[in-house]
Amino acid sequence: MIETGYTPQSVEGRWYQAWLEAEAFRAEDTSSRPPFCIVIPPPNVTGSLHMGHALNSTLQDILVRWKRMEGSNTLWMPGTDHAGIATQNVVERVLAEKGKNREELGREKFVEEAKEWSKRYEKRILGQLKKLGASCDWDRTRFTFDEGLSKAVRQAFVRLYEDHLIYRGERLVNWCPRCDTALSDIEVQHEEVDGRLWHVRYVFEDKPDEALIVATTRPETILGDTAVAVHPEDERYQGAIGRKVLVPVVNRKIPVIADPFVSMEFGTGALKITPGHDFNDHEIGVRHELPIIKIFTSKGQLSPEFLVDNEGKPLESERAEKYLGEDHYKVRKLILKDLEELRLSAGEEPHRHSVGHCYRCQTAVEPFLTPQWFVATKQLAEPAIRAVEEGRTKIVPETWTKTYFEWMRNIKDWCISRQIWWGHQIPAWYCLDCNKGKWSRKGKAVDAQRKAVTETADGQYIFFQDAKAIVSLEDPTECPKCEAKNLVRDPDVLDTWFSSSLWPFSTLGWPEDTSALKTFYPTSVLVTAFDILFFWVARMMMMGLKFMGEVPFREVYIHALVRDPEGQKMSKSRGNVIDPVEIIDKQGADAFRFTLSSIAAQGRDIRISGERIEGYRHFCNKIWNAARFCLSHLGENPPDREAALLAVRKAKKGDSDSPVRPADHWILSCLHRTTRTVREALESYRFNEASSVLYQFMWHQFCDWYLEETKHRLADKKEGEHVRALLAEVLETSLRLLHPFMPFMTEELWQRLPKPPGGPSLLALAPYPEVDERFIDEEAERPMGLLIEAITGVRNIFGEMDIHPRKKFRLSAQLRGELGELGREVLEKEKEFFVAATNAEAFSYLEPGQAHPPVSATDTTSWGDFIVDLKGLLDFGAERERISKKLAAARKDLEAVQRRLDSPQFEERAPAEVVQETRARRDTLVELMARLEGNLARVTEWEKES
RNA sequence: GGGGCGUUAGCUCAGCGGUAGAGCGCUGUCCUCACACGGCAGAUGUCGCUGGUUCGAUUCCAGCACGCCCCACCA
Repeated sequence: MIETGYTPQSVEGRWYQAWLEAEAFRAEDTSSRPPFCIVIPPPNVTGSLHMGHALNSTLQDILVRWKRMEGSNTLWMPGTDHAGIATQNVVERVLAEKGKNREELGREKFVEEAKEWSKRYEKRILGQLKKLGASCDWDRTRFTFDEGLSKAVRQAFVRLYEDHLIYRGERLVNWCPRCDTALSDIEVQHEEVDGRLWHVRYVFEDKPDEALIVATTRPETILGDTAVAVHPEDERYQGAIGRKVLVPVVNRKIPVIADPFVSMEFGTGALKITPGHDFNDHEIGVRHELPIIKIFTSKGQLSPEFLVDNEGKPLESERAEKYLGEDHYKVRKLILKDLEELRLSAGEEPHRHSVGHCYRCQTAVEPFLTPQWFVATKQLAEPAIRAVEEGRTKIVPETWTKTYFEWMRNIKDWCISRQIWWGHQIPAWYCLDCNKGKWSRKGKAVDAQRKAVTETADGQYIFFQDAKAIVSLEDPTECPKCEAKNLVRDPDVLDTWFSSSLWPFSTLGWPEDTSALKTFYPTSVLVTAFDILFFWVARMMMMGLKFMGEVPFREVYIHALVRDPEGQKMSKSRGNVIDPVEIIDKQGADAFRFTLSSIAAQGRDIRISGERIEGYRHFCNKIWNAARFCLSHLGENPPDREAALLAVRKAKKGDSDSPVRPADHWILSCLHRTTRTVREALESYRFNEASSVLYQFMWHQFCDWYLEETKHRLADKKEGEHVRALLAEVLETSLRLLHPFMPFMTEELWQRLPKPPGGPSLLALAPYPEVDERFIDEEAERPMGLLIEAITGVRNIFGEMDIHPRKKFRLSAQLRGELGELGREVLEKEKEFFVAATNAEAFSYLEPGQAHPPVSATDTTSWGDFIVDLKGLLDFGAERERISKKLAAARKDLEAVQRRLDSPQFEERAPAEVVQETRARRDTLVELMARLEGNLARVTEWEKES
């Protein structure tokens, strides 16, 4: 026997295994069925399933399960991302716990260690997706760092290089001193912080008692200044331009230059120029051919190289020497103190400004001058822009297209090299022989002495931008130019997002020309949150078009970010993390999925609360119990649903022999209307609407009314079979409708239904319900509507007057008009239900004009009066209040309607239909009010008489 | 500086030119044989403000206020 309450724990485990065994999620590489394909946004291997994954995966799974039931050759391609910096950080932390670090482990061993980790954690995150019900084709699972995908990366890199779309150059890039690597521009998160603006005196070389006052937020960079700039039209500084000032502490002689970039309004109007450590300064430096002095090491410590003058000759400064090797925050402190002592500080003020932080470790990033690899994006972006303009890829909701265009049209070259170990090592080699005598860079002074390939103290090589790289598909064994075997591979690895950008085709077998590619590329839709629109979506567009000549996906559905109930980002430090795995264990995957679907429509972020999930757990229980009710009546043999449906369609008015009742027409109309809405909603990614109509239908139409209506019919010999068939029809169809949203419970219940032989063995493989328009019929729904109106009205009398619902009473109906005639038919056909639902002891009709039984309560509906005779036990005051309330509501409505009708141009300009409706409504309200007033008067009269 | 989003019932949010909706919460009542994870009934909104378009605006347009986000990054 089926349990009285739904316990997800005892159901969910079973079915996932059954689906796997039946290979229900398998997609065919070649098939005559229409393809449908989604590639999963690969979660980071090190990650644990969080709310974002849960939402993202649920939405994908709903689409995929729906399409699979529709009969498409459906592929949901799973996999994980090796997540370069993030994983390296985690693995390093683990090593640190064991008292080790990556340097002592060495590159090869470290990478092996990280691979181990990835393997272990991949299982965890994929296992969690399975718990959620994700119906991926697991046999195809890929990893951005697996052999095949590494091949794709290599191919892509080489081809882009050969097409001059990848180049190497020494640029000022964003650098994370903690991760010790370059970052791309979008990996830097800018945040406003409260800082200070220090004013510092730069004395003139020729007149030490005069000084330029410069404002800076980063006094430590003073050590790298190679000029001071003022605006060319700034009257205050006309005499200064061309003269020299001394950099405080180190006394480097630097020129005062004029550049229009400088704002005369900000600070003192004099800007110190540190071309080695600031993006704007760097540009000015290039414009004026200033020397570039790097004062920090890659780890943010003061480097010994900074003690040079503008000609590159060594400088001496005792004060500055003591900063050597110090972290730049420490240097700031020290230099501020020294400025004070040297009487070179000229005040400070609070200053709010934005500072870039590493998106992986939140450390403040530094602009850092290093040789790096870049993708030239302008050319790649162009077709990606066009594809969206032309609608070859559609972004939903559309508002994001603007953001996409905005970014794509202003795209900057993409720094793809990272100075870490975990990732695809760049396939570039340098011939030590060829590059031996070569000098690097045109640069001035400081840099002029540098070799193109420089060996560092610890035996590593630095390859500057003039070093000639050998880039090839196969690892070269000798230099193609000089045939020397003295080759060294570039130590850098590629940005993780480089491999992710190939995901939609690399996972399908590219660069091989596979049948999977032919079948599934372009994929159908990409489902993702907006936070990786630039990181991932935009880049997949560029790479897909470049290598496949076609967009990677026809549609992009962008959903919101998940927040906690207070709208805060969920984070461990805030302690507000709702763990999806915990929810699944406690509330069940189905309730959780339904919750996510129901809130999916919200704008930029969605909040999730425990109460909401609990509400949908109750919904699961409701369905469970409705099914329990049906099952208890259904027995072993499948009823003849086709016959019952035919009977409903063929039912004729006045055929008293027919088992068909108004409720049957009504529920089938509702069912098919719901089906239609769900399908339309899914087509346009309106998940919340689909959930909402399913909820309304199951609970408030099927359970509240139809199940109740069938109760008295099931025992009937003549009707029982018909009703059972319809219950089976509606329940089974509902389960299929609901399956993509709550796969586990629906499968469990579906399996328990008596099934005709020869059908699918799993609900997951059953067809999705079709809309049969013949059943959607407002006319056929109306009779049940009248009945519901009457029942609710009568119940209202009891509810409002605080009469115990078990109180015996006689009920009579006084019908009127055309609707009354229709209503009378319904009442006749649904008499037992009407009586049971209102709890009346006896029911009879009053002829028109016949007096109401004295001292009774009346509910006036659109089609007649329903009179509750409590044999005089009426609370006059309560009844008057009840009627007055309705009267007031009707009056308010009437006023609004009348106002509209009174406005002079309404009849002239409004559509005839609207005018007619409005008039009809006025008439109805007028009549209703008259009757209510009549009821009121009657009560008053009775009160007087009593 | 540029761009975007939001402002609707106590809370969280749907709706978006023609009678204001849901869930949760709340009030009353009922352990009626599927479900108390339930039934029944009920209360609650100048749909942020000001103008405009329209016969009609919560819905479209403009401005304003408040809140939020993204991008650019004047030291």
